[in-house]
Amino acid sequence: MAYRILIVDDEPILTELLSTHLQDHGYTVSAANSSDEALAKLNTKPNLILLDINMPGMDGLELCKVIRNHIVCPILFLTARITEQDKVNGLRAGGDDYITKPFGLQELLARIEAHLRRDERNNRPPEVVTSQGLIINLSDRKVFWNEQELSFSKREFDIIEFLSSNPNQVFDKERIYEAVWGYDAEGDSGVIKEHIRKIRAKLMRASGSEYIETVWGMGYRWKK
Amino acid sequence: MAYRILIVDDEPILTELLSTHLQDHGYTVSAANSSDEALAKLNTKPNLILLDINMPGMDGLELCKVIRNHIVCPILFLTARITEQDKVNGLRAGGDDYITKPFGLQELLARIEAHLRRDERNNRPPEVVTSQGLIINLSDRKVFWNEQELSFSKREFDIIEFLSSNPNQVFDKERIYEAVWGYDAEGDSGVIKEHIRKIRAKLMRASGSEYIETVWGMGYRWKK
DNA sequence: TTTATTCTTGACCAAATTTTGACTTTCTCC
DNA sequence: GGAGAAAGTCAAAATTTGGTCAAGAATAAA
Repeated sequence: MAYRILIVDDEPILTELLSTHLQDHGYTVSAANSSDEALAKLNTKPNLILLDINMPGMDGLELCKVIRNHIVCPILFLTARITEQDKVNGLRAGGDDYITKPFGLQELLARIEAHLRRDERNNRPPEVVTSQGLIINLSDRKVFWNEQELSFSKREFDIIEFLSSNPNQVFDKERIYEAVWGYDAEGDSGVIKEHIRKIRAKLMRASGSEYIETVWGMGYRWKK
Repeated sequence: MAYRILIVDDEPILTELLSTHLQDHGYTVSAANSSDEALAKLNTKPNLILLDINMPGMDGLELCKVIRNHIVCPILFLTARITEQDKVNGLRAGGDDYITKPFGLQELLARIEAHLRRDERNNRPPEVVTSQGLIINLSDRKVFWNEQELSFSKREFDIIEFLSSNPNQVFDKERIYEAVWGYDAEGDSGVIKEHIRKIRAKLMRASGSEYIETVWGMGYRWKK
């Protein structure tokens, strides 16, 4: 899974340069040349943000505070300033690290990696599950097959989410019902059959392959 | 290994009755007639807890939340209440199932068994039994002979699972039937013969060797 | 409200599995 | 060796299960 990095700097040349460099190293990058643009691009749910402090209008410190109200991820400041006071300000604002310009690309990569790794350790299940060209974004509940978004209803996505988060494991219908519908699976588990059918049809039409396998007498399994 | 069950109810008559009943069915039972007593008895590390909701002092729901901070095991509520709200409350509190009083002992046993079984299945690490080139993946329920996957039906796999998990031990047909079909399952043990035959045929065709040995007059044994 | 979408149900069919019963073979003990 | 019990074989019947479809509820959207 490619990590998403958001770069915010008012120097288009710099963002351009960094973007390609980071992309070369496997990251998915979005760039913003102003605070407003940055806020607009928060919906890409970056895993890490590189933030310039010196910017016209709302500066990096302010922006950092605002961002913190929206999402949780490492924020690294890019800055020419190096005073102690700056560091304090930055960390108070919610930043995680400082990188002073000019910086080496090696160092930048190393720091990014370190922060992502730590972030990963600390936390939550992956928000994106991928399998065979299919991308399932659990946090915004979207499914993609090569740029093309596939639309699933709530229940359908719930089932996909449950199964794909536990790949290769077999779950019987009762178990799926319980996991998706919430509690006390008194309901008819025949519903599952129908939803599975719909899901399969949509996935098959788009991708041409089966993702859900039937294990006779046992249930269904998400093939990974 | 006998499963340990903790019963919590403020009616001594009920706990007494349930205790002996469950003990008759092979469980190790501790009983508590108050929440405090229940907490004290958590150190017996029960595999499952039966919890009355209506109790003086800390009630079952409260107790449930507290217990959840200590140990992980299925918690089944025994209750006279049956409203939807109660269910929601109970499940929010961390309960796994509801059994409304008055309940049949058969139902109780069945539910206990189901929960223990599921708990067992979920909590065990991917377990793999191998013998002579054969790989039996219990969690994926798959069997391989040199890269080649052999397909078995549910019952067939259940039998393989039971026998191969207890290699070199002889089990008579009754015993196998009980293990695979369920506790009070009643039926002709002639079925076993047929399933064993099918299993043997599949294993033999793929691997060319016998894994299940007949011990005349005694039963079958998985050769390891 | 009307309208559209999603969710659920029940019926039906087809496929796979499970079980049964009749029959044969094998083993044990006299 | 032969009787009787136990195990093996086979095919057919019975049952379960999963896939499909259409239509009725329920829910959300307009």
